[in-house]
Amino acid sequence: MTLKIYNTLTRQKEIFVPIEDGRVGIYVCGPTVYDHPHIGHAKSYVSFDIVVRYLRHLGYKVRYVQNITDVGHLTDNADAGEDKIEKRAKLEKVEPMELVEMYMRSYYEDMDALNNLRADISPRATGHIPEQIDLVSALIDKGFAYESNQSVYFNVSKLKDYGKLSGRKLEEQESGARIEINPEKKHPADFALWKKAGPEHIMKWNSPWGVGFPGWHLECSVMSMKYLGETFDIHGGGIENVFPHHECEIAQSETANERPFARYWMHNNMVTVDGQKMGKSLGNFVTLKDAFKKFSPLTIRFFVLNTHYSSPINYSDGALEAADTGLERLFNTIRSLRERMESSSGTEGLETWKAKLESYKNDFEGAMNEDFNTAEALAVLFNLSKEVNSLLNKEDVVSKGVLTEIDSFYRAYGGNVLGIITENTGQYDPEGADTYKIEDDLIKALIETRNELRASKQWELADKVRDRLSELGIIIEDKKEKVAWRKK
RNA sequence: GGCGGCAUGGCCAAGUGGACUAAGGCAGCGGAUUGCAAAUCCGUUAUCCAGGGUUCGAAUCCCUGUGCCGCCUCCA
Repeated sequence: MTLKIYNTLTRQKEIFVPIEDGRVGIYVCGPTVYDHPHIGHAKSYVSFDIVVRYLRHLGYKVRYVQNITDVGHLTDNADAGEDKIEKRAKLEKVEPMELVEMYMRSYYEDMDALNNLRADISPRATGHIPEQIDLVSALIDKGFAYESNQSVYFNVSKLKDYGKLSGRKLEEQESGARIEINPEKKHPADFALWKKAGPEHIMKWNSPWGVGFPGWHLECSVMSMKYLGETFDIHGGGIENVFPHHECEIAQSETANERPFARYWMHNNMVTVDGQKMGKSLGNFVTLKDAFKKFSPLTIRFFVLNTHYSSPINYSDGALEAADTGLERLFNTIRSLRERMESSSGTEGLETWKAKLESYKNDFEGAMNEDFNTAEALAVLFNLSKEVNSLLNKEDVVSKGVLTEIDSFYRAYGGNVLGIITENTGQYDPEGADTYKIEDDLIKALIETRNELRASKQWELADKVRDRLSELGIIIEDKKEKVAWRKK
């Protein structure tokens, strides 16, 4: 079985072959940290987290680079807007770097909650100004960039294959261009490499062309090449960045190096909210911090994984509630499994189950190998759970060996690869069991009382205890061997 | 105007030429289990937007139509 990846560059699914055997370099466009992350970030970064996790599962040594954009990303228009960071910093009356620090922390907080692994390198644009200046100089030297009024632009007319990623042709762009013609440019599609900074600018640096700041596209070229090499394996990002951002990255990098840039381009699709596109300018974006108030981060992760990364998803309370119930079902199995493990022993039936799990593994990996089909991979987990639940329902003794083997499977595939099952899955309070010690004892006391009522067939009173606990979010389950309880 | 994508059961969503007599989840219905529940299990609910074509064979390829959506301005 081999991994296949849909490559935007070639518009087809290709067998993945890394440049260096056993190693993978991947660069994913990170956030511009001028606001709290929203559910669009969740889809994007969960998707690429899965890519990294699965590549590691396959045994690759992965170097995952995801940048933090902290300068150069303009509002409105790639050449004429305000710097997003500066604009927001002025609004909040803080230093730009203070703002960056604040939202960067917010970003990591939410990504950690979603159980996304941290990137191996998280380079910041402001930390790579000299490298960016060098790249601009190199492009000027090669005759593909020109200085104009202390700004520098890339001359797209000189590049014959400009547009190869997005499938656009320069001639077609001219008629429909909505950008106002910038008189500094030779061609309307030329993009800024370096921008002259006026006196009002806070973030600015000296350069051979005067005081200025880097163009947005520049940082990704520079930082990916610095940490992954001039040609590297995978470049990922949101589909809305195919043009112009990624197209420009390719133009800059390949012109400077005279060799291919990223080999596989992966693009995740967008999130809509109640059927409408979610955009910062539309003001309908849902921050993760708000979403987390209603739904657990793992529910959101599960919701994202239920659809292929290249398909759009629609965020709505109803959809998230459905996802929540579905995930709970999976968790119920893990809970039952782990409870049963505590009281079991022996290794009877282990060989049979090893064979079964081998088959599930093949199904799971088969799904993931087809361009990271997480929806199908999840279906495999649900199928397994059905079989496990049946096993646990039978009165027969199930050996510890079998239960442990199944648990290992969930840890490996539901845990390490998909990141939805954790060490604590199935526990009544994953956050901190000891802080609920008294509550725990009180519940146990109530359950004991209720058991006595049941023994004397006082059903009404027994049910009342159960109903009251249910109202408080404690679910009682009368099982054959014992009475179990959990937090809803 | 240019480029690209999507249309699968009540909802969400895999599948993109032959083991599809179409995964999986949510919701519903019937049953098992239970003192009643909960949890779980079993059964049940589709011929794949419409029309035409290619093929021995199509949800899957081609054409036409309809309807959505994205990009071409910042956005993950």
